[in-house]
Amino acid sequence: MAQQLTRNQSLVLDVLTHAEGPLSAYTILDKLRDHGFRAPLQVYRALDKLLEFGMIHRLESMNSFVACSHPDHHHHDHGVTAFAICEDCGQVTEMHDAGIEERLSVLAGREHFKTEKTTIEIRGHCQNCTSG
Amino acid sequence: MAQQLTRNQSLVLDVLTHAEGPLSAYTILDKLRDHGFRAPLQVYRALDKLLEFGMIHRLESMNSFVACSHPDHHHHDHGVTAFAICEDCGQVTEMHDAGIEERLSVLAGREHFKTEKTTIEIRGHCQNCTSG
DNA sequence: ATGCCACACGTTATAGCATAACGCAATTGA
DNA sequence: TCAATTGCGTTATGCTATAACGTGTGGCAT
Repeated sequence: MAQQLTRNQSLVLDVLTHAEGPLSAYTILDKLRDHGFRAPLQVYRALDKLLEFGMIHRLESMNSFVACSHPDHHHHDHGVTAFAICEDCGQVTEMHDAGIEERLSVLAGREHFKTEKTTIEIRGHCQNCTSG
Repeated sequence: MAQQLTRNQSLVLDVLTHAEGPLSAYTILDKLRDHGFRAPLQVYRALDKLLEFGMIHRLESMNSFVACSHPDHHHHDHGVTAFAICEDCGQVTEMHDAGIEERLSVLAGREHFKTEKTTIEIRGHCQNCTSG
């Protein structure tokens, strides 16, 4: 069941997995120069696949990427994800909630809108950075 | 109460108001060349102000901007907005729902996260483009 | 009036994000 | 074997956004 990754895909996933927070494609590129990466496309192609496999997420509001925090069950099997993004430390928390999905589904249905992909991103300050 | 706009701000808002769907900053720039616009910053500065005034919205998932569909009450007085974006025709529907706000508030609270700004964008297909 | 300040503006340059288009190599499967 | 698919590498290009500088104007306290 576990997706067999190519070398490039593994390298990119590895960088994201070990990162503190979200990374831009170009930051990933820089981190992989020693491994032979030379061009943005090498990163973007790997990112596209990893997104497709559900192993990483794209944060639209900051043009960057994070490893999925639920590495166990891939392949889209978790529904809508909401991200809490701390603007101070950059940390990202992944959240799931059936109530939200339900509510969004109702909203979309009311407009006869067929949902393909839902993005929920909350910018703000995490507990650590608030208390400090 | 109505915000007094500068010439540039008015021009940009006007373009967005009369547009079919969301526009990128550079598309706006092109549409305003005849009015003396020559550089991206002229557009971005106006956009920043209009966002601040709550007169337009930024769609993070497509790096573009739309006029707010509730021109009456500006100044942030409407809460979280969810956008339904049709990938076929580009049309954007603005939706508000107290239930969603409530649910997101609970989620954030659970993580002791202080929310500053919330982005909800649903990509998919609108009624027209689905039926056809 | 003078001087100061805040703000919008215009311009040039640059930084950051993403994809088009080409060709090559390896794999798969009819 | 041959064609189709997929990943890869490279070059070039396009799109999105901001930095940094200077100008002009209007308000306003002195």
